[in-house]
Amino acid sequence: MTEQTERYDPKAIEAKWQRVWEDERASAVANPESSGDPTPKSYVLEQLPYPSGSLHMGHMLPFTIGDVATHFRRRNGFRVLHPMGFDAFGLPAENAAIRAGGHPREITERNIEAIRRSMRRIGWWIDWSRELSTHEPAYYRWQQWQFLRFLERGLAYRRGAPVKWCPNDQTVVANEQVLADGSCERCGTQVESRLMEQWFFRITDYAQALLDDLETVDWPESIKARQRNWIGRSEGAEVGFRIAEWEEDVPVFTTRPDTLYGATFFVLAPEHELVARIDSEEVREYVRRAAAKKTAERAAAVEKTGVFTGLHAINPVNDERIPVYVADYVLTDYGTGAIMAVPAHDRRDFDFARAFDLPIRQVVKPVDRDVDETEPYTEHTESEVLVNSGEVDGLAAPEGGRRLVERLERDGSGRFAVNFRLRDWGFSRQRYWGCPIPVVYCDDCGIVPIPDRELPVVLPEVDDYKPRGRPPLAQAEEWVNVACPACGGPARRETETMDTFVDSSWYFLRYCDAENDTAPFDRGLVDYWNPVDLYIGGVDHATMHMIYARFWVKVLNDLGLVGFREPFASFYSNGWVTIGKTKISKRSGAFVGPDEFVERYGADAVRLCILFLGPADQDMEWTEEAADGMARFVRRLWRVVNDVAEGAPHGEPAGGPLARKAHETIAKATDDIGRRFAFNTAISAVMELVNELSRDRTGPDARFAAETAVSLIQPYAPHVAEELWEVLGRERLWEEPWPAADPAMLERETFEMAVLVNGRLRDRLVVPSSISEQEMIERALESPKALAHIDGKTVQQRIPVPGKLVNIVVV
RNA sequence: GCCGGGGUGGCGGAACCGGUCAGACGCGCCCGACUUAAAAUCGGGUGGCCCUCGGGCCAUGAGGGUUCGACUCCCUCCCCCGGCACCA
Repeated sequence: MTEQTERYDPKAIEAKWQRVWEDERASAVANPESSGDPTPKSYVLEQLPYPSGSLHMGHMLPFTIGDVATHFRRRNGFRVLHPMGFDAFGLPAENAAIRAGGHPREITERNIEAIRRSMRRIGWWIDWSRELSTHEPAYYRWQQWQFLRFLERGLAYRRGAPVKWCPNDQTVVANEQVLADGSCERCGTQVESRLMEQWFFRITDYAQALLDDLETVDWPESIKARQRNWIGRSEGAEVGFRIAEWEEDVPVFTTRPDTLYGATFFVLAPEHELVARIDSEEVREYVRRAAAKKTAERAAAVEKTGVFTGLHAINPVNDERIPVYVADYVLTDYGTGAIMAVPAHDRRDFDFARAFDLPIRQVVKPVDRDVDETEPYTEHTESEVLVNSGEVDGLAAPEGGRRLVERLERDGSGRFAVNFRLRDWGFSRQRYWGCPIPVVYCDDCGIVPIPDRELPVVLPEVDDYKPRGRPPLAQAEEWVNVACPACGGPARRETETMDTFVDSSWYFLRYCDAENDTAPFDRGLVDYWNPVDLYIGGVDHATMHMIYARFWVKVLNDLGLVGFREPFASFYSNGWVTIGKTKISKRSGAFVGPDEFVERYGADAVRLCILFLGPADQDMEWTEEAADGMARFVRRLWRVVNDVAEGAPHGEPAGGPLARKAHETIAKATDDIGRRFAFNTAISAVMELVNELSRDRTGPDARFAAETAVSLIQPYAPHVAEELWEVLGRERLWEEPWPAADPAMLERETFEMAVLVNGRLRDRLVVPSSISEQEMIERALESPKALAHIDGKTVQQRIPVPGKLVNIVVV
């Protein structure tokens, strides 16, 4: 390091370039001028951040990954959309307002301010001109508009449904406000299940499409698996059992129609609509007790409980009368809420039968042996045959099942059926801080949509955000009482608001046309940018948000509003960064976040560090040692490049080992970023190059190697890269195309050939790349070190691997 | 129970299609240089065991197998993390 070289000052450098880029509006991306624009596009997006207090370490990884991808794609000639916005509605701000006073809007907007400032300070390449926040009327106006389209199609509807009710707060609480033990997040009271009118989106209509189209997206298998789990498709049959005493059919869903002859009793869920009509004090008492139980308690129950109803059901395959029970091991919201019980072949039915001393009739057995009848036998393959099953006796179980359903279809008492675990999306919240649902209730007309021209229905001011048995919006009397848009008579506005998952189901569309005030977006623009080419975020949103958004887009596609059916063509699931417990907590007390690290190490070092910690799709721990190490690398890079700038000659590189190394590094880094998303190894490749460069700072290839290192590190550390680019006498690195490796420079005239004897390395020889396989073997057999291990033995095989090795097999 | 992902030095992790001593890069640690000293920086070392200093042997959760060759493929088992779950 020479005396003239300035000390590396990240703060000054980062501020300098951030100003330059801002002045030039460098990170803004224009929509294409015409549809014929040949520039390829790429849409890079991280999941919409929720503006809690300030930026935290959890944000660092996804946004930095997205940022590297943005720079990389940009410099590879893509028109890259990389926007930002905020998931501004939601409970935390509302709860903070209740707790500490203030308006949720003020709290939220203050947080957004702080986060935006932190994001700018880190230097993420974001098109801020498209910024949105979901709480702005300009945004939610179009959400209300879309809701009305759903409503017209019957895809949004209202019905009674069980909800979580907190008896202390006198309010419905969101599922996410209920802790694992069934208590209210805020007051600790056990929540109850209540039947209330709720708004739903008919997502179950799309269950099959949501499942099928997973095949068309490039997502990690684990995420797809979670969605498949969540959707929970199962094939079977729906079979009607007649209640003998009432002459009324009750359908059940079963995946095992082959066991129909084994049904020895019938069970209704306590919430089944039939149960309420049974005139029995014993049954009523059981239903009351079941309702009082927490869901978790019901699921965890070891002993089966239930009560006989006095009714009997008739099995349609054999007209057998079987007793009907009510038992809470049957769930009300799966299948039909009623089951045929086959204790011989179902663990739960078996347990119930044992407890209530009910008959157990085996109908399925392995072809070649008898089974232990003290346990339920649940196999169901071609090597199981049916017994005690009338006309299907002796058939393979699946085949027999098919025959039985076919017969029931002819009789009209059953059919093949597919059942899903997925349920309709209940999206109404009895809370204040959310998007108003644009309908009114009219005594004469019922539910009436607010006309499009009157949108947005703006969230009114209220004095008290705390729900007191009715949604907070109900307090805004003047706002609530309106004339019915249909008949002009008195009507009341909907006082519930939308789940914030609605807000995040279409924000990526709005970015494409963020200023539009005549429509949610222009179809041409959304069709240009979408689907998102790289969506980045955490696994925690793998089911809820990522299913809802997929559903939303499918509906919009059916409505002709967008021309695609999947929002996220590829998804990268980032790991979570935790902060190590070593020295950090000791030194700096309670909260340590990105701001503090940026202050201490500079944004570039923090960005590099976060990606160098390990593979970006794994969890990792931020430690002070790691950050120190990365700060050291950046300083080293700074020194070495400055030395090169002063001491190395200009002009064409000489093509020596350093130039070769530079080309190899280009190839490696390009592949690592572009194809593998292995950011950690791309950085280590550049480190290797810098290590070599530091040993030869003034040679003929040094300048080329330095330029290469700086150019390759730019997506990670854009500020110092830009400054060093200037030090090297060049300008505007951010506009520089991504370097390309010269294939000729990747080829070597010689290579180091390994000589293995029985698979063990014995020698290494430098041989010409053009060497033939025969020559490779000859050279290997000349190696004294190899011969020492061959001596006295018989050579059995000689295996040459071109460009790599020769393996001599001896015995 | 079903489904998904993992197990490599003191630590984070490399090794991409089965092919050159497995352990890149970094952290930590050790030795040395510079310094009155420290920091910073620079150079060297760093899986284990043995060694006549040439090298040899062992080693990627455990055990088998396929192969000329296995961290990589197959089988069995153990352990860890995550999702779904009285889902009929």
